[in-house]
Amino acid sequence: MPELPEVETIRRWLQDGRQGEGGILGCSFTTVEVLWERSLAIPARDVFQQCLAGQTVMQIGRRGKFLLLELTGGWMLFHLRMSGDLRVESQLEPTHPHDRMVFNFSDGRRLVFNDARKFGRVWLVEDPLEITGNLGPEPLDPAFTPHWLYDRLCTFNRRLKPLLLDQTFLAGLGNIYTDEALFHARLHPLTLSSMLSAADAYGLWHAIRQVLQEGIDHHGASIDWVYRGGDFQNYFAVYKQTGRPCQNCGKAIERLVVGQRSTHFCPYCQPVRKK
DNA sequence: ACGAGCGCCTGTCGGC
DNA sequence: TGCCGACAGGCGCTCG
Repeated sequence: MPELPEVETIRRWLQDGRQGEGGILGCSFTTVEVLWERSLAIPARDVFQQCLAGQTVMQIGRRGKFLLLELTGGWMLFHLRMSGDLRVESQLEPTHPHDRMVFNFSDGRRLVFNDARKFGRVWLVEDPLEITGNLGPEPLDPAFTPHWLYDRLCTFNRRLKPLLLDQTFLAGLGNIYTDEALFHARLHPLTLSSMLSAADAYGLWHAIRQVLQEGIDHHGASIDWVYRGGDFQNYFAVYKQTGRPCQNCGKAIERLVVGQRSTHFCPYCQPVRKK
């Protein structure tokens, strides 16, 4: 579900807090409840609960769509997948439907992992690279350059949409931001990566960073019942805009299915590139 | 190398 | 009203 901007938004409020509520830096775990067994990837439940007790949250990071909590001895990783969410609240609050894990803190608050569709996962590991080691670069990192992108696009002969969704190619893009980035770069989602010119690659590089930064600036997108306060959904150019006029040319936005994913684009502004 | 299909899950929405 | 299929922000797996 959440893509890079949504995960980054959650990371920031876990770190800094929001609406007068403090973040969770420096908080120590007392007990942990695992309400849905399969939400826990590794280790086994009893080891997980024993290891976490007494540990303190030192740093909160993000790698692609993974949320990383650095603890006194180890790392806890969250992947929210389609419907996962995290909230911080008093232990006196009533629990919600679909709460899958509850992490109680010694200060009377708790961190709750809620996940209706049960696709999300939690890991407790010594080294986060065990889980995130095969991810591609961070799109907002200086190491992600137009030259790197052009080089890698030429290496493959894949359709742009599935390639950009491939987390080992680039970490953090999901269905929404991929469609938005391709629109702003004026590239058709079915264009083969090896067909792009250096100028195309530069435009794509810029569009990817722009849509992700705008998403973060808007605190992510809130869709359907997964509401986190972000409002980037009001600024979608193509995602879920099928039939509505393109903001550039006025022609109707179209939808097609690529790699079993809903894909939205302007057929006029995003022609397939041929060499 | 690459892509299609499927499994994992629950909830919502539109059509009949 | 009730049922039923399509669809949903993701990803790992097998198979061809």
